[in-house]
Amino acid sequence: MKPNHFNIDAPDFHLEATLESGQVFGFEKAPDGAYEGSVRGIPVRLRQNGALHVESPRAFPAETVADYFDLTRDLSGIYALIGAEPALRPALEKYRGLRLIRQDSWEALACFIISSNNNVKRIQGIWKNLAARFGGFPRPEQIARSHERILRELGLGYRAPFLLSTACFVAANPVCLETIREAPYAEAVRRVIAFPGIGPKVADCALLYGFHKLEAFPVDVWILRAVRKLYFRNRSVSEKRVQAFGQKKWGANAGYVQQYLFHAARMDAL
DNA sequence: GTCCAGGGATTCA
DNA sequence: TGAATCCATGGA
Repeated sequence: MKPNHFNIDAPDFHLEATLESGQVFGFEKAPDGAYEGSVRGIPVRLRQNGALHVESPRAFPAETVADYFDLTRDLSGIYALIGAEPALRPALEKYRGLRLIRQDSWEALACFIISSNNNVKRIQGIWKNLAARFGGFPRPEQIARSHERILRELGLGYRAPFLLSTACFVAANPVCLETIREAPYAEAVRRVIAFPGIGPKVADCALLYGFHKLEAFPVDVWILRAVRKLYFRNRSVSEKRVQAFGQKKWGANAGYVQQYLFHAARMDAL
């Protein structure tokens, strides 16, 4: 993994927090500390020591990586938003530079169908099984040509038919991903939620990570607990109310605040 | 053995 | 609309 290697200047970037905050599942930390995975289908090895160091067996432009990690976005407004909350300042100090990745739309859609009632470790395992079986994370056509039994063998459990049905639809209607990307948030939610195995939470994850709709505010068990603790005196609150709360409070950047909240909650930093 | 995990679909009031 | 239940799987 070395023919092509280069550095990217990334002063306001936290590679570890970005890759370990549960937004992407195809990266693995090597014994030497480098993260191994793929960016837009290209195998990479990433390391951060000052600059972001990239290794790959293939030659490709540095802009691909910069775009993937959304490195040109100015985060100062988001930092102000998070810093305005005293309870969130520790999270900001620890994880400043955590960025939302511009993932492949299909991969995000598929991964978060797999994520339901599951944990990050297992989702990573299933991602690995799929990539090993199909030679890289499978495109919708590859899954459509596959079979529910295969997906179950790879560990998807009851989610296997959900992913299969969604893959069949996307393979038959490839334009639907573009339509979702171009639609405003509310309409995009309606379209994504129509797929089997996708409810409000998975829809928000897919739209946030795969379609870069930053107003999405996914509410999973961690976010539910954190928001209840910080803003509802630990009272019992529904996911629906917490979702509405987050979107109203943090508006167009709710998804970014959510990412810091989620990572800090899981790292026990709240 | 029980509980939990980046929930959703179904059923029933 | 809203609460209860089931769903595969593996780690704690």
